[in-house]
Parts: sequence; C-alpha cells; structure tokens
Amino acid sequence: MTSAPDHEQLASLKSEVRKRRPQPVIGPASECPVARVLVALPLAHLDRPFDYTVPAGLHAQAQPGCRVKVRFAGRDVAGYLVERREESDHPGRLAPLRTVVSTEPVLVPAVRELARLVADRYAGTVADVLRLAVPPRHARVEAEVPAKPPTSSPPASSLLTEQWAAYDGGSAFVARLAAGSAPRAVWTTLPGDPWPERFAAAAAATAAAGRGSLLCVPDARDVARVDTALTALLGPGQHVVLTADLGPAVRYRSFLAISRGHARIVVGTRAAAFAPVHDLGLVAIWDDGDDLYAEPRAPYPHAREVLLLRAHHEGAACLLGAVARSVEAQSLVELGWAAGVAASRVLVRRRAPQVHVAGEHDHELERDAVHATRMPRRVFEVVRAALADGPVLVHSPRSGYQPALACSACRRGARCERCSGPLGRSAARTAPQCRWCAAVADAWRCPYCRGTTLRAPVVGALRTAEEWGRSFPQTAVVSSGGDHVIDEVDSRPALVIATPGAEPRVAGGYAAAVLLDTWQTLARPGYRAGEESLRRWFNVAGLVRPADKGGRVVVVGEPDAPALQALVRWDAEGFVSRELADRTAARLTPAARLATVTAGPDTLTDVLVALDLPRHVEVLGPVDVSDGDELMARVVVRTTRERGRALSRALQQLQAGRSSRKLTSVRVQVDPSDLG
DNA sequence: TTAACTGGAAAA
DNA sequence: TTTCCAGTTAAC
Repeated sequence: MTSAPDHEQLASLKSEVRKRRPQPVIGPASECPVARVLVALPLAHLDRPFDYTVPAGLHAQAQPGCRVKVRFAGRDVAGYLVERREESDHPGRLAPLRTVVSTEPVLVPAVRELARLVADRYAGTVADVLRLAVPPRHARVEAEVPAKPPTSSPPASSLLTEQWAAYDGGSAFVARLAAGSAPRAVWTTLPGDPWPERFAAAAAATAAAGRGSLLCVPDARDVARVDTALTALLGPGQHVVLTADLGPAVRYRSFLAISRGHARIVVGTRAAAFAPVHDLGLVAIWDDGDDLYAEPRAPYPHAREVLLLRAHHEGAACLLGAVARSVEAQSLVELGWAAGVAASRVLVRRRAPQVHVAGEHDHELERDAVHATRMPRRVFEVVRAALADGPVLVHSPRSGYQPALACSACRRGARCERCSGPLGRSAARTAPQCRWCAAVADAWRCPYCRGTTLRAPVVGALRTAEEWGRSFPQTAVVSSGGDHVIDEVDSRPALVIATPGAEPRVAGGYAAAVLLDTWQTLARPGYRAGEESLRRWFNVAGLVRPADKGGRVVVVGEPDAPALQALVRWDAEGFVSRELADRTAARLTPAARLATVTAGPDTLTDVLVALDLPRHVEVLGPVDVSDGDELMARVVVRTTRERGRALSRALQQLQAGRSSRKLTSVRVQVDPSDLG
C-alpha cells in the first residue's frame, strides 16, 4: 500500500496531469474556426446559441452534435456544438471551447430543431427541452462496440395490410406507409384487438419503405407488449426499447443504437418522443389521453404534441390509436388533419361486451355477515354467473384501503393535527395515518364537533378486495394496483380487483367487468373528468369478451351520465365530438389555447403588470391555489388556437424579462392537462 | 466569475 | 470637455 507507485500507476497519474492541464494556447482551427454552441443555461433570456473559437487541437473532435464544455461567465458549462462556421456574427472576442466531452453526435439537427419548436410552443427554453430529449452520457456504454444487428427479411406487405383489414381505411393506411408516404390517422381499436400487433405492423410497413418509426405508449407494461409484438414480427435487433426506468446504462445504449442508426424502430414512454430516429417515417402514440404523457418537468410538453410537431416538421406519418378517442384526437379529425380509422358499427357491436348500468340506489343486499358490501343485486348476479365462466375484473378508482376518512358525526374530512393533510387507513384495523406526513393519528378528535369516530366515505381497492372476497368465499382474489401491478392472469375463474391503468390482461378476455364508484371518476375536478372517465372505462371494457361469448360489463353509477351512456352504446366518437363542441363553445383546450401562470401572490401581481399580452388574450383570475403552507396564486390566460404562438411568445418574453432582471422564474404551463 | 459598460463627479 | 472610478450588466 505504501510502496512506490508501479509503472502503470505512474502512467495513469501522468495522463491525469495531462488531462487537467489547460489547453495549450494555440491558434484557432484553420477551417471553420467558429463553433456555435447551445449552452445548458437556466436563464430564459440567454436561450440562443453562443459562438466560440475552436482551438486547432480540437478541430477534428469538435463536430456538430457533440457535447462540449465552454467557459460562460467565468464558469465551465456543458453544451452541445450545433454548427461549425467560418465567421461569427458576434462583434466581440470569442472565447475558446474548453473541451470536447465526447465526439458522439448526440444532438442531431432534427431533434435540435424540434427542441426549438417545443420550447416555442410551451413558452420554455431549448436548454430545458434538451434536458428531456438527450439522456445523460454513460462513457462506458459509449465505448462499447455494439453488436451487429441481425439482418432480417421484412414481412410481405400484404401480410401487414391484412393485419389492418378489420378497419375501414386501415389497410390503405398501412399500404401508404409501405409506399413511403405520410398518412395521418386517428384509429379507434376494436375491443379486444391486440393493438401492439397493429403498431408493429405499421412500423414494419414504414421499415419496408426504408424509414424509421417511433412508437410511444403510456407505461412500461405497454412497452413490453409492443416489444414482444415487434420481435414476433421482425425478429430481434430491429428495434429498441427506450424508457426512463431502464437505468442510465441501458437507456443510453438504446439511445445510441437509435442515434447511430443501428435500430430504426423505437418503442418507449413519453421521453422517447424525442428519440433521434433516422429518416423518421412514422410517429405513433397509444391512448394519447393518458396523463402519463404529460411531462412533469419544465416546459411540461405533452408527448402527443411533441410527436405531432415532429410529424409535421420531419414529414412523417402519424398514428393516434386508442379504445376511446381523446378530444384532441377528435379535433385533429374534425380539422381534417387526420383521417378517422375505425371498424364498422356491425363489427364493433359484435366484438363489444354488453354493458349494463346498475343504479347505485338499486336494491342493495342486506348487510348481513356474508355480504358485507355495497353491491347492488344486479352486480352480484352478473358476477356470480360470470365466475362460472372465467375471471371477473372489478375496477375500483382508488387504490389503498381507506384512502380518505371523515368524522362519522359531522362528515367533515379528517385531517392530520400536525400538517392538516388528509387521513387514511392502509389496512384493516390499523390506526389512521396522514397521507402527507405519515403521522399516526391514534387519538383523533374532530376539531369541529369533538367526535372521535371515523368513517370511510371512499373505499380503496384493497378494501374492495377484502369485501368481495367475503361475498364470493370460494373464489380466488387477485389485487393489482399501486406498487403491486399484475401483468396477466390466466383464464380460470377469479376476482381481479384493479385500479385504473393496472388492469391485468387475460387471454381471451374477462368473462365480466364491474366498474365501481363511477361517480368518483366523474366528480374529479377539472373539465376533463368526462373524457377521462370515458377513456378509463373503455379501456376496462375492452378487456372483456364479446357479448356473444357472454362478455358483460356492469357499471355502478348514474344511468343518465353522458359518459356512461356512451359506454353503453359503445360510442366514444359521439361523446368526444360533443365534448369538443362543448369545449369550443366554452373556449377550452383544444379549441382554444390556454396557459397558466403560477407564483406567490406578490410575484404574480408583478407578473400581471409586466406581462405584455397580445390583443385578444383573456386573463382569468388570479385564484388561490395554495398547497399546504406555501401561498400560491394562479392566473389562466386564454386565446384562440390561431393566436397561440403569440401567447407563448409573450409568456417566453415574460420569463426572459424576469431572468434578465435576476428574478426567479414563474411556473408557466401551456395547455396544462387540466385545471383542477 | 469578470470584462465591458454606464453614469456621475472631479479636474482642467 | 475630459478623465477617473465605482457600481452595474452581460456573459460568445
């Protein structure tokens, strides 16, 4: 340990010293001595490229797209070299590039231009978008020699168009993909249709035209399904999977396979929308209404919008698929931007399950020892009959056991004494606990009426599982939800209790499904409650066998609710078309362009003075949106869709003005997913 | 972090 | 009017 360093150690020590020594002062490169660099700055008013000189020694490495380090205001800052040029239009002296971090061209022109478009659309900065678009470098992965992708013969295009034959316009869509053109479709799938196979077929058709595809899905489970379908159709090695939860090494390996052009097809979650697919021929998104597509980091872009911007900018085809159409997708159809692709009504009716509504006030079962449940008789009967035939899905909108508690005397919500968060119970006979700070409230007393007993007005899936298990004592009960999601169940009779998005699949479909507490989903705050309910219920009902094979869906809820009526008639298009008309009349997204500005009340007052809004922009509010003890206020600004660009520009300038005056940025959200 | 710029006051 | 200096601002 204390002996003299050996030869190897000395050599590595020397190379360390060499690395640390500053660049020798030598002249700029003789060719294109100017490097245009996008610097990773958090300042909105510096959202533009900066020019640096390229020292002769870095000439060969400093290629467009590579990561560099530059000196900016006395600090070393990371950036991307975007262009080499002969001259700069900067009048002053240029500083030299400090280092080329890696010669790997990770920022391709299409993605750089996309980042600008996304930043302008969402009133953000290119630097913020690039943080979402380009994964962190992983040096070891970058140095790996990639395995040669196996060559595979693409499937015959007749096989691919056949895959889409059930849909009017489906085969034609795929044929146009294979011919290298850029059709745009909003596709409504048949219930039970294995959509990952259709996505794979569309990607394969695009590949037949020599172009790449980008397939976005909501979560890792769907990624796995499309991954399987792509492997089955095209063989291994033709595509990559790109999700954030893969871990940095795997994620970067996938990213490099795409950016180097070794893989031409990508399937991934929302961040994959920025994947640098070469010669992009198709962008596709499954169930674009899923709120997992809303990026939670600034500037909060939505994957669907990113893909639409890309399709437009890169001349790619576009496919939006779902069981229930989103209002945005409907808008694309009604604007004539995309064609609706769906099966005939006859076929839909044949494939859909039969849907009944059981009113919540129907004859409830006696609350005896065996049936201690809030279950209308109709539900009990359908479930009992279906359980003879296969698994039954019970859909509960809330996870947990008793996610909310209230005073049983005055019915006011029970709150934590320490932080005033909501109290809930995580299992039977445990003490109530705060859902924010986890404090146990074992001696709770109502601050209003001094009551000491709690009731559970909201029932979670775990509690539902417990109750249903008692009602059907001979039946296996499977719970899927929260951090315990089950992918698939077999087709033996079982009660499968699941929360939204965690529904296990079953080969051949469920014998029946029960949608519980539909009022809860419909009563969610915001104007999207109806659309979101519809999306969830159609996704559940789509897992059930066709009516002629006995498939039944029982919905516990208010029979007159339009979203429920749409489910009974299996008519999502009609619902979203009316919803779009309503939103147009009410000047809401997507007919109008909305944005929110959120800040502390005093800051927001300053903002409203400084904000130079274009004409025809309404300002609604401010309203108090304080969360816990942090005071926050919010305004909604709104204009027509056509004036959306100008609105975004004004909001961008607001942030630029604030950052140049060294004020903190405010939270600006263009097209927030909802207004809660 | 730091070079360039600004404007105000003193000197001529 | 010129020069100097301190505080400000932009940042390649």
